[in-house]
Amino acid sequence: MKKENLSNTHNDIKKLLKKHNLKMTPQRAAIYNEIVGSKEHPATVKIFKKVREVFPNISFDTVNRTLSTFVDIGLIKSVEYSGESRRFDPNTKKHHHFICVKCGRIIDFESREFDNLNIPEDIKKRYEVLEYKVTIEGICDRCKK
Amino acid sequence: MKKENLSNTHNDIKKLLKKHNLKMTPQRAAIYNEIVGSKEHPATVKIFKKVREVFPNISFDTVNRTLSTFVDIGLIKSVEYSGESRRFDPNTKKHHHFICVKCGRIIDFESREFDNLNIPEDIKKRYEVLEYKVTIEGICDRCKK
DNA sequence: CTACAATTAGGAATCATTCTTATTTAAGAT
DNA sequence: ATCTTAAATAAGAATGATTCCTAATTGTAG
Ligand SMILES: [Mn+2]
Ligand SMILES: [Mn+2]
Ligand SMILES: [Zn+2]
Ligand SMILES: [Zn+2]
Repeated sequence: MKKENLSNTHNDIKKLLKKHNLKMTPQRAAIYNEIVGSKEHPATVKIFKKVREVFPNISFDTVNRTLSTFVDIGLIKSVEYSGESRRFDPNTKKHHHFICVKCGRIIDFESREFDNLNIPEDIKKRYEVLEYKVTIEGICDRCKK
Repeated sequence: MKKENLSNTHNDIKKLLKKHNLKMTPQRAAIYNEIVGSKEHPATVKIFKKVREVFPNISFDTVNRTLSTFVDIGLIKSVEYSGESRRFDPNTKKHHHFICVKCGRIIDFESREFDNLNIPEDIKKRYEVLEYKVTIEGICDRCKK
């Protein structure tokens, strides 16, 4: 196994940070490592607890602020769902969400159709469209019992 | 002008409350009157301030709890957008939202196409779908300067 | 009118997020 | 390797939204 394989993600994030005049720090690396593989769209507190296992002194603020920074530079995304804490998504490719109204689980799904909707003309004319997504609400398999 | 016209909304909400074994109260009527015509998807605090002009002693808790009750019985809807306070929508007909990422304005729009999307088969198979909507993010006319 | 259960006001508590400040650190320059 | 300096961090306070608690009030059935 080559050395590069072990430091790939580290170099990737470092490059992106540099592009935005931000420094690479061990805290940022640890936070990135924690979220990059996750599929559950974790909230800050969840990431905080995990990172604490490696960095016993890291503060909640640092984790939360770092996640906001990552969103700002496009490394991750923030998932919209009101009434709860912010949740984060390492998957920045276009995709859509099924949200369980019982347990709050957020599940990714893909759809060619949904990826290519025709934004209404009057919306495109009046506003600047950045992105769009389809959100399905319902009850997940686990909660259906 | 007939008497029924003046008490129509009052009777409507009373009927719906009764169906859910809830009592009609002056506070609930005032809160309903405040949100029913609004197009701005107001947050609790906005509704609270308005209702206070009529009911100087009403508590924030009552307004907030009542709005939750209204959502529960389907009188209004809660609008999803994380990182901010809950916002409410008196429009329960199927429609979609444009959200301005700069000022947080939430704007309704209609689309026959968006109202009739084909939910992916594997989603329908695995989960119980209750509803779905398209959310467009972008920059509104005001914020474009 | 009376009794009972639901609803409310007010304040405390909780939870997420942001701010403040002193200290530490990353990274470019020597 | 050391110095320099702006950026980043830890810790705790502050803020904001929401929920909880409890005693008092109110709506409605009988
Ligand atoms: Mn996702
Ligand atoms: Mn709406
Ligand atoms: Zn579920
Ligand atoms: Zn705007």
